[in-house]
Amino acid sequence: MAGRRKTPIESEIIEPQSCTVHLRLHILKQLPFFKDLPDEAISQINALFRAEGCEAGKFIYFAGDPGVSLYVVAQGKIKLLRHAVTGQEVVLGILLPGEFFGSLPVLGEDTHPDTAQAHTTGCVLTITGDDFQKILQQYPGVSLAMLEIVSARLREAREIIHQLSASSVESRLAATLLKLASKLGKTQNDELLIQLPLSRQDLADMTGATVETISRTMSQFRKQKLIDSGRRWVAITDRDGLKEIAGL
Amino acid sequence: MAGRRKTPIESEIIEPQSCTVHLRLHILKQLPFFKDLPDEAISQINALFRAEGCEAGKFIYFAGDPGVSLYVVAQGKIKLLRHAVTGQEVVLGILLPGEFFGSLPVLGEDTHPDTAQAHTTGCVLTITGDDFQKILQQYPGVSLAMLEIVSARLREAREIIHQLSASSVESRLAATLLKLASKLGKTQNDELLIQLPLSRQDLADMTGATVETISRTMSQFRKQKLIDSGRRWVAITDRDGLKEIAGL
DNA sequence: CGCTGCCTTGATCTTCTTCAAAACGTGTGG
DNA sequence: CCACACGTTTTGAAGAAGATCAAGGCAGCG
Repeated sequence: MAGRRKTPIESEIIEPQSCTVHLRLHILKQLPFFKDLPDEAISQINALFRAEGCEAGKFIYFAGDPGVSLYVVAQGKIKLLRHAVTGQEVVLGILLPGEFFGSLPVLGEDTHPDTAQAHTTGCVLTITGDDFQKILQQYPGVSLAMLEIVSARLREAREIIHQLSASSVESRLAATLLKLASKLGKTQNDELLIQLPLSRQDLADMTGATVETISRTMSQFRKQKLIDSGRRWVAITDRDGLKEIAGL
Repeated sequence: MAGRRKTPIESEIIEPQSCTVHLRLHILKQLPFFKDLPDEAISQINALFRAEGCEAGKFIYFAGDPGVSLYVVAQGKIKLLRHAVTGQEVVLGILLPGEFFGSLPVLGEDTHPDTAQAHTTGCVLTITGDDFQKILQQYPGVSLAMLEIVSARLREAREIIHQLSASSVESRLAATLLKLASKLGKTQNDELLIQLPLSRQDLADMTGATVETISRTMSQFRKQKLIDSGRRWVAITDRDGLKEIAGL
């Protein structure tokens, strides 16, 4: 039977500084924008990156900070967000190992447009704007790969704009859960568990609603047997049902 | 005194097919991603583009259409939008001459994620995905320039997400008007006129509100002497006042 | 004129927020 | 192992913002 249980999320045990050289190479090699480069290029590029451990909750940078670095997630999950004047937070995305964030003078940015926070304990790799510029000049394919990724993110952002403009909290929450599940869901006895500690507050910040409204909607979803959830975790039990509510 | 007057917008008189070779070269040359290329490269690239005239209201493509072309606005204004299941529309942006839109297999897209419509009569230039791919390979600087532009659009989109999640219709409308004014505003006896026929419906679609709410808010702004407006036009009279409402 | 499409305004209803309080889970220290 | 404390979640009731429904007004155009 379904129903609230203890948290089923397997927490990654990580010592903040555990970014071994081996892991770094592995991460860099499989980055979408480096994956076509030969091994020796990767090692050369690796030397330009600096590792930085970060505990859950740590802010990596704040919106408005002068931004001259690019970051790559090596371990853990990073949350991109913006603060509103009201103190409210808006979550713009959650990044997994292998994804990049930050900003670059190359991209016409001189300060970070949003805040980055470690959502779970992990480790990020940093490169300076100047060094990255060198890579771009040396390997033209890299900028094309980045273009692809940024385009995908733009499409994603527009999808969210569409939802925020035209859908109810109910649909938005359903869509958000489905998106999270497809990104970091793990099948676990008939359910699709979202492998990420996720509070109601987080979901509220992702959907542009309040904690209370999210809690109510989640309770309703639970009654409808669409999801299963507890303290800081969610699992999807009826994917099609949620899709229906999300508006396909 | 201020107050409603006849439409002060100067309509561009354009014969749909008036895209002369001279104009095409001029447009292409000043495109942000071609501007560093030598003249002979531009003429060579020009040969790959096809011109297409479009009357106001004409749909250039619909969301979901298989997308294998990139477009560049030569004359007029193009509106990017999405339809909601409810029939509601969401405007994602308005593009001026020199801006590009559409999608490309290169960018990981195989169907258009949104609809493009001529907002005023104008002319667009088209290039096939394959041909554009050739340009990218031949001139690596182009993909870097495109990366810059797409990054800027992503930032813009995230800004809108932030607003939709955390601000009232009042702030959103103020911010939208300011953005439009900075993009296509013209100073005209003490006012900043937005050079674009703009209905209440358009503004509603841009801010995620209804026509009625926009109309009410505009009336309020007019009473507060922040703007001046009439049938399908708007001018800003108190920029700082609007900025205040937009939340700086 | 009188039509057609855009804009405005009012009244009512729905959705979501806000405020408030209670219940539950988890980790901690006895 | 238990009990307590804290942060998270839940639920209720009241209120506000905006949507919806419904009329009427005004500009531009044949």
